[in-house]
Amino acid sequence: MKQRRNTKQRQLILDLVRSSCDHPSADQIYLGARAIDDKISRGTVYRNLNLLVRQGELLHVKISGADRFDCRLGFHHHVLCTECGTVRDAPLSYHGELDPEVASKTGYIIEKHSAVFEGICPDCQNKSKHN
Amino acid sequence: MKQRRNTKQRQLILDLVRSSCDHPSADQIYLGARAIDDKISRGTVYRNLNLLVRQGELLHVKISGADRFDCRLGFHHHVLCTECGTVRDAPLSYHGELDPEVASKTGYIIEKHSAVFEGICPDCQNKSKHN
DNA sequence: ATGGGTGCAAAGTGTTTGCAAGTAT
DNA sequence: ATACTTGCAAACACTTTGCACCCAT
Repeated sequence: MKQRRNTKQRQLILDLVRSSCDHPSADQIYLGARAIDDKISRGTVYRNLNLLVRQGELLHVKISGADRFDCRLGFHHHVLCTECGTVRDAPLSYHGELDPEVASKTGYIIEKHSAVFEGICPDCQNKSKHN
Repeated sequence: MKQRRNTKQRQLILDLVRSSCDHPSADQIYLGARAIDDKISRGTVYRNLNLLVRQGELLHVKISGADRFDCRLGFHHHVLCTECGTVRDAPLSYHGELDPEVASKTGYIIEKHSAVFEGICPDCQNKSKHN
């Protein structure tokens, strides 16, 4: 069983994800961390993000290209703005009954599902009006 | 307005995706194409897949890492086996009423949503029994 | 002191692109 | 003949990894 240490880098990364509500990509977290600790390396950021996900302290969200990270645990869905690429949580409850439904129809053991809504956020709607 | 030509490469790629039911990744399509035309290049495969998606002849499915392509048009959901990575269509209807619901709650203009169910397929369940 | 963690840079994936030559129209 | 397409290789974007040094325990 591996020990886990508290390094300031790891704490910094966790704090950054927890304080951002926009599901940052690994690179955005790296840049944010870099602004505070100008020695921290990309390798450390990626390693720690993966570690924190494995330990259940963060959620890994795969949406449109780069991996993103989410401090909100538990099942929930996301809304992606196809214009600016930002991601926010969807104000919907989790329809857990769909999991056994799909399981019985397919023979799979279903663990969970996740939905991504795609559209244009209010900001981008305003921007395109002014063009 | 760009013309579109019928090249044998493009036709081959389209045929391959249409004849595969497992949502192949670009690289799987490349390998399949390569087995038939041993001169075709990765660049051509990627270019044509993107073109065919832009023209609405294929669907782009972003699941777990690599981009995948789907010849089934129209909104539908997917089931991913987290063990072997295969993807199949989910036997569920599209709940279109969720789109305006999310739209009114968030102010986004929602175009669509897509759900991915994660679990273990029957094949992989059997394999793990025998270990 | 010990072994997990870090910074760095190199190596891996998966995808896109510039260019000269090829080909469908 | 024209200009869209191809094959090739180099370039990209994102992520992982090997290694020597460092530091939390």
